[in-house]
Amino acid sequence: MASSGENIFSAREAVSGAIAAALDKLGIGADAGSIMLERPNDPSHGDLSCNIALVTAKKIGTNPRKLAARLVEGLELDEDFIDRVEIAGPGFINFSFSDRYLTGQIAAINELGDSYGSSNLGGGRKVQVEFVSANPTGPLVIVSARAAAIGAALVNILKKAGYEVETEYYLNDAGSQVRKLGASTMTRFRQRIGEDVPFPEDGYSGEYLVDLAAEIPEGEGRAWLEKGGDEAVKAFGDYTLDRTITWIKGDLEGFGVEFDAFFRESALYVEGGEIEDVLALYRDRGSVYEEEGAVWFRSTDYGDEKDRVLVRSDGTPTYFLADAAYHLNKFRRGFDRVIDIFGPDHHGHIARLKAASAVFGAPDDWLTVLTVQWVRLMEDGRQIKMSKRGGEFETLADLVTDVGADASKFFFLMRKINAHLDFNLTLARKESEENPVYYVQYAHARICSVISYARGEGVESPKDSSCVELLTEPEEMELIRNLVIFPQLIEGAAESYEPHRLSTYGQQLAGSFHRFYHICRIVSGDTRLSEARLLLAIATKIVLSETLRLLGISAPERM
RNA sequence: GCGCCCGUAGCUCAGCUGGAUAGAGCAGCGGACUUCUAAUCCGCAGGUCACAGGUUCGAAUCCUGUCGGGCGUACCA
Repeated sequence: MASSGENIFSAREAVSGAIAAALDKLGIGADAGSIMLERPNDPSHGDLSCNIALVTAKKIGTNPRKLAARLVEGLELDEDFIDRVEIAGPGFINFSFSDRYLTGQIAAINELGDSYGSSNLGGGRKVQVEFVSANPTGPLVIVSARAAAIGAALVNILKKAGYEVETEYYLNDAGSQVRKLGASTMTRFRQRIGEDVPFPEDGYSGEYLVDLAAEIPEGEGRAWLEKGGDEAVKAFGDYTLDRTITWIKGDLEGFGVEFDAFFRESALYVEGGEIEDVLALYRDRGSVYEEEGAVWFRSTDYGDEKDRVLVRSDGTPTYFLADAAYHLNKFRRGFDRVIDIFGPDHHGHIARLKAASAVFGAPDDWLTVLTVQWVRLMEDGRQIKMSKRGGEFETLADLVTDVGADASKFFFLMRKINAHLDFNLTLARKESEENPVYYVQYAHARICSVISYARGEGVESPKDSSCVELLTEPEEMELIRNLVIFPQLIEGAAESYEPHRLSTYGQQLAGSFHRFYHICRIVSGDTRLSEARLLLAIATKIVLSETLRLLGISAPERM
């Protein structure tokens, strides 16, 4: 019987193959891609639905139902897989999996274990996912938490789908924002030692800099001040960066999100670094020109709406130049594909970044930019303003303390990334027990509990899995159907970069398990039936814990 | 002004790349534990998919326009 990953798909492939053959018999040349098999919403419409008759009928001058009838007549299907074929509605051809096929998948899943759902869709291609990348000017805030949850889940999914993935955090440790940060800390330090100095108008006014300045050994701080001017600002800036980067790493660790690499913007500015290279390369390609003393990039040649400045008239490089250089660096590292996850305030960069990449020869689909939309934090019905400069914000660390990493991750991953999100803190705190994440985790804990109970009662997984034929209840079949769609779900989530599909699925799967558990007693006097249900529970545990793992959420054994 | 994203139940959101009668959770109402975890299950109620056209066998989904919200539109980062 089914024992490898391929066999999980074989029913589906068998059906599309049979349809293609039947079309061929009728002399209708249909390209393979036009045969679509969908999973109907309504279970009475079977497990797979084909609309090919609807699509092609007009082309060959007949009506869809007639064409469907002729197609079905010519279908040769393996009855081990499909036991019912029906023409329905305007001309859909609906296929139902046989119970034998479905129950057979339980053994296949148990044999594959954690690798169930893995595929070779990616073919080992190298993908880099860059995310969070918030400026190191303070603790991470909520929108970064959302990006972290999404990025980490996407990475897990891509790996599962056969991509080789590296994660990276881009640290903007150069440029004027860092100067401001240094100046802000310096001012806080001077205020601390009793100097009456005004705080810079565009400085970072958050309390955390006061605290940070308080921790600077006084002698050291005074020594930095004596350097004077830019040197002093730089000394305070370096100190502050060191601390904020440590915070950021700690926050991410507390959230359970790891990065393979932290790439420092300052590394681009070294002698022989990509800043120089990208300018030279663009000059070679004739993509730059000088105007009013500044160096411009002709990004309009590549579809951007206006040209962009690379080097200001005062000779300093722009943020965009650094970004272009950074992407040249990524390109040279040999990634087949690069995914940047941006915050909502950076979506204007997409066109110019694509332009920048095109010049150094990156294919159109090399760079994908995903935009994570804002999170509005609501508390007691009012929106909390979030601004590092304004100083009032909810940090990622606060969120972890308030509602926990698992719950907040699940919350973020329930939504499409490009939709705005209202995070109701009051509700999340007060009703964290109502959070859907517990529903999914509880199903897992329940399974663990019942498995150990079964063992205590002497029910073990049988060597021979033929007992699964005893599974016939609707709740059993519904649960198996949900297990069977898992591999396809992974591929869909990987192709569309939509990790939220897994959280929806997790709820659906947990729901079908809870219903099964409620209706079907697992450990009963009927040993063979108990064994069969135990096998089903184990298969569910595998898929559920894998789903949670991909989402970056723990799968507790007891709750 | 121009560009991108969004508008689905009272609230927060799904809707599998154009399919059949648009689904969950929360909130509301009513039921189910002397038996494997009640953080569970079952039922009821809740909708002009912002609005108007268009494309076609078929539209919440694609196109155009309007309205509403967010973001961007720097020789800031």
